[in-house]
Amino acid sequence: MKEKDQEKTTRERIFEAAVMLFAQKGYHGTSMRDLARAVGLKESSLYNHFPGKSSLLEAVLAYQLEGFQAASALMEEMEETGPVFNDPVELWIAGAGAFMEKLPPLTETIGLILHNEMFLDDQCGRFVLHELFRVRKELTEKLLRRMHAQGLIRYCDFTKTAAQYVHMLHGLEMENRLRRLEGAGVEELQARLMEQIVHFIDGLRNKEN
Amino acid sequence: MKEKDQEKTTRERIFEAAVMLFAQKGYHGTSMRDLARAVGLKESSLYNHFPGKSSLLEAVLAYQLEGFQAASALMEEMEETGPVFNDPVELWIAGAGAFMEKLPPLTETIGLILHNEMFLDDQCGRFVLHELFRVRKELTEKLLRRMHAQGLIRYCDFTKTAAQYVHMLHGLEMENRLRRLEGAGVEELQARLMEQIVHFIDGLRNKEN
DNA sequence: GTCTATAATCTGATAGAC
DNA sequence: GTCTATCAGATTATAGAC
Repeated sequence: MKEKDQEKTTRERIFEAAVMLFAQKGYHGTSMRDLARAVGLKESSLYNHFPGKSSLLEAVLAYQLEGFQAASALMEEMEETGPVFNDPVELWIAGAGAFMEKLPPLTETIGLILHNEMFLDDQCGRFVLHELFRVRKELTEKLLRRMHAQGLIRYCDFTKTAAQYVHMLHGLEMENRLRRLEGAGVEELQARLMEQIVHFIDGLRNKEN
Repeated sequence: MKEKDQEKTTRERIFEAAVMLFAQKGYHGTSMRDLARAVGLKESSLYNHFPGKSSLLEAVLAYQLEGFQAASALMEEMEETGPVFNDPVELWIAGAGAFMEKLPPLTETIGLILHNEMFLDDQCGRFVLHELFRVRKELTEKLLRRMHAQGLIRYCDFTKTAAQYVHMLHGLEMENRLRRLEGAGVEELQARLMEQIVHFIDGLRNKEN
């Protein structure tokens, strides 16, 4: 159903332009006039596709939620059929990479919008707290427990260690986004991300191996 | 010079109200009208104390910068005269607590403003990147090295471990701020913060002790 | 320093022709 | 669905009386 539909609908073009503008100038800093100019339409035409400005933000949130849930579902599916690792770092890197590849294209940009809006918009705040903290910590803890059961990592407080990992990832993501705005290269930032993840998992390695 | 000056100046009242409003509704979401109403003045009177809205944000940044630098200076001073610890966790908790106590009263609220604005305002972005990431990582790394030299913690990659700690702290702070907006108690969040810090430092402990 | 009055612009949103 | 025209209200900021 995506083969013959090469061109984007007007609604999609408006949505994508809104995502870019919200990420760049903030939700409050973006006017319907800005958006109309970016899409190449008149302001009034936007209202044929979205009932108002706030509905655009809701659509952005819905997109992100769907993306995360679809990626998570694919991960669970793959978990049973995927390869078996006997090294914790290799396992982790492969899993994290697979998950990120499954996320929709606008996910990273919308992540920036959520960061900007999480303390100003209730819905954004709840989304970040639930999807980006609670759910991720639970998944991480489950994975750590399984790795320990397989003898890949040593024993530790898995709940606190999972929290530590998720918090570190958020802090690192924050710094990398700031560095990107200051002109840092994407591959350099990706390398830093990997380095820190490896350092974390490596610290949990079972020394008896 | 602070004894006889009990009452706040109008400029200070405007500044503090701006801090509260910027943190609550965002910089773009706060109008000079909102601010005037909060202070109990007419809009035009605000311009007798600040030349414009943007200068208020600049004043907020200056306040935060001065607060951090003053607290850092006091810490360095205390470092030589302070008590000696033979437990890494005790040392760390005492140091972190002492630093936080030295920060000015509005620091935490301004931290929220910076979080909201760091990707929208260049100056805010540079402030966070430098003061809250680079400087903190350097200080943390220095402290880790000293603790290792004293035999309190085991050897590790101090640069990466310092980065891991600072990133974790930022992620945890983010989650705690969200939880506070959702109604969580301050003492509960403070306990969670301490728990995670202790878990981190405890993991670095020298096992031979 | 504070006020009233006002300027000039921008805001999200609607009505109605085509 | 897109356009022109328009609205009512909000926005930052200034001028000038007191």
